[in-house]
Amino acid sequence: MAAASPTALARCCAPIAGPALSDEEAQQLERVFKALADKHRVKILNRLLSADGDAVCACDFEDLLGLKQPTVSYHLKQLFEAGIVTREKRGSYAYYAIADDAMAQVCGLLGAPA
Amino acid sequence: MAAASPTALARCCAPIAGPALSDEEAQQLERVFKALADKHRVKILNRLLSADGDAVCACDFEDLLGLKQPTVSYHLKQLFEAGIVTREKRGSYAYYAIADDAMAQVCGLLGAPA
DNA sequence: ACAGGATATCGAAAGTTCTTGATCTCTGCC
DNA sequence: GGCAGAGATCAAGAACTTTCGATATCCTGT
Repeated sequence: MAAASPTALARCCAPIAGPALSDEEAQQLERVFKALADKHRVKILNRLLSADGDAVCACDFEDLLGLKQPTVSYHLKQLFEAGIVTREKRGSYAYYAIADDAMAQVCGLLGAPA
Repeated sequence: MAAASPTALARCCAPIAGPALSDEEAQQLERVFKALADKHRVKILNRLLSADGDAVCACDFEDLLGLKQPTVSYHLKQLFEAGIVTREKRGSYAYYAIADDAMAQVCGLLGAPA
């Protein structure tokens, strides 16, 4: 399993509007969009974006999504591994936040001004 | 199966960075990102974006992707139904092009300036 | 050291998406 | 009309994703 650094997205791949993509570049873009392609993960991001940079406790998402704890943990992992969110452990709680400029960086991949 | 008009994306849904999303809004965003979340479809878009607005014949993608004709047709349909590409039939050939501002509109959904 | 709570990971079942051969439809040409 | 070529659709199998109960790990308070 690939660990993601806060800048993972920034360095991750060539933009879709640009020179012809290799198989690996196309696959890397697929990974980023796949991470966004789920209604529960969209809701998680929506919540983190309205927290305006503040971290949100993993436990808060259980109620927001109406899913069990292992499922919430699974979705948070997908976002973390795509480099879209960061994780910070405080005591036994895990806090998640939007990675720096993640949304602008995804825009960059789409080739529009970020 | 939902038919997509050229403006389908524009009207499709609330941005991810904004007020709390309903289930339907989250699901609509999921549909858009799912359409982008495949390496073959990423390559199709890459090709259409470098054609700079010009339409590309469906048959050209068979070689580009190394997939059989029904599979290419399936991926083009996913993009068409998400409102990301347009289709025009000329004689017995089908030509596909990027929908107007599709990439900028997806950026709009991400909440970054389009 | 132990108990209790929070989160992560595993493994199996259910659901979804992708791929392709076969087939159908439509267009253009003789 | 009848044929050939392009593309769409169908149907079935393979591959992948999502969900959740059970279980493991890690932290805190006593």
